[in-house]
Amino acid sequence: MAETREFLYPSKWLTRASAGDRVACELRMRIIAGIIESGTILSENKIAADFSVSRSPVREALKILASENIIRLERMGAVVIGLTEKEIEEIYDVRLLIESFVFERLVRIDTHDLVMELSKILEMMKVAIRYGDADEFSYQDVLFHETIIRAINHSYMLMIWNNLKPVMESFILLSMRIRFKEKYDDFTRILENHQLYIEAIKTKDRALMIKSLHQNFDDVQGKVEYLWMSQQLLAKGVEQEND
Amino acid sequence: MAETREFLYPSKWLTRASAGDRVACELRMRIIAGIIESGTILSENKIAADFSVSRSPVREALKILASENIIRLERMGAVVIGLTEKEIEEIYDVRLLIESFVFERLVRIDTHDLVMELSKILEMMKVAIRYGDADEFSYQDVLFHETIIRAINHSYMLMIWNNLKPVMESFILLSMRIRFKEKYDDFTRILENHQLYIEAIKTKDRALMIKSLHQNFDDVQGKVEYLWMSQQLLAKGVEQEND
DNA sequence: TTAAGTATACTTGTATACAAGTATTATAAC
DNA sequence: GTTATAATACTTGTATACAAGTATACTTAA
Repeated sequence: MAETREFLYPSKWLTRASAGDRVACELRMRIIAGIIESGTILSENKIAADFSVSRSPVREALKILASENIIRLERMGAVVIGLTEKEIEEIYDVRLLIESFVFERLVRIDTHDLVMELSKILEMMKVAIRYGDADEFSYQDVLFHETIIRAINHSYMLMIWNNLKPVMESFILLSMRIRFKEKYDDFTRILENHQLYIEAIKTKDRALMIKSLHQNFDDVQGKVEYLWMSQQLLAKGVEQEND
Repeated sequence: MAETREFLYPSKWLTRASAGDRVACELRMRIIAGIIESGTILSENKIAADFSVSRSPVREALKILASENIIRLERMGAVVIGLTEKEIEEIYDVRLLIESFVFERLVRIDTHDLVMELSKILEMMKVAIRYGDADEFSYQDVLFHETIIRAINHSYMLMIWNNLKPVMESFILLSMRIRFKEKYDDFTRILENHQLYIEAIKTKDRALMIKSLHQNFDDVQGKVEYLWMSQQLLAKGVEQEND
């Protein structure tokens, strides 16, 4: 049987999380992984039954997912939007916009502590790779970019990031899990990109930053295909399970 | 007695709105108007009692306000953040970022319909001024910018806008109400700016767009002082009421 | 008077109940 | 067979109840 798991979202990231958050995280993963196809109409009652919780946390979860633009709350039922190639490109438009803005601020402040912090995270990423831990690697990858954004102390940029983060995280998780199996070599390049990014921040080299930013994103664009692979794999797994 | 109203948020904008939305809109107005001071700790039960609703819609409202960054949900109680000068500048950072991005897309597409739509909204704004309707003017002002953003069909830019919009709207409402009384002349300049903006979109003149964008924002920066006036006025009103 | 423990009055998160509204289906009339 | 009407099985939004946790205040012992 193909590898299938009860829950796609790492359960150890959910300690101290409310039932609403759990439902939101898991639904998000299933939607982005394509297990729940776009166009599907979600019913509060059905989800509540599926997850063995009451409607209260489910309502909360649906509100969260609606604010992330992966479902649309209508008068009756929530319609799944999901992530198409278009949405993924749009997310990277936003990331590029934010991170460019952030860099413009970074060149004007002391980045010593930030560079230290980023180096630490990069080391963590290396360890995660050595131990084949795709989830941990994804976590550190997301944390890397969040740390940069937090450094400029801009609450509304952080707000945008917080809105984008859950979807990003799910997307990265899914694609990294595939790549750890299929394209292990990719990670040397990913690490180099991040090293370059740190270098750009350290030297406040705008050109280098733009270069590494785009390399990072071009690389990530490649991830889209891994999301499709992920969706296909998971779809097969579900089929076999239904036999 | 100074002019005080039971609700700051226009009630006619709340037809068909849920109790949760009503509470969110009103709390938002009170926070931004400074009636509820930053640092205040909000209690679900107390708010529920104040608005004569149950905790369910209040919880919903607090979640919304938290996602807008004007309150912070903590383990016990929600702490009011509010809008300081810093936050207002940050909001305009984001708007500048978004609208610049949007314009870059607009120059590449047919904007005929958009220009028509914007002209219509501008006419509406003029009518609102003639009839001294600050709320209607604010509504059209917000709609003007939303219409521009919607034109490029970018769901994640729209997502950011949707996150920003409620706070913007409240802020504009409060400052326009003051300006309608104190600085009626301002509006000819505001209208000119919007006309310039339309012109920039029509001719796809990047330089003109940047100019009108900045004029608009510089003008809006001036609004900050009107927010303080608004806060002072309302504070006085409350004091007198408490006598 | 101070320190530690205990009671109490809050808090949040979840479950459940219910009213009001909306699609869908079945039934009746033509 | 088609259309209009009524019954039904859903839906959402709100109220309420309760369990579990947390801060505050109050006791009690030193």
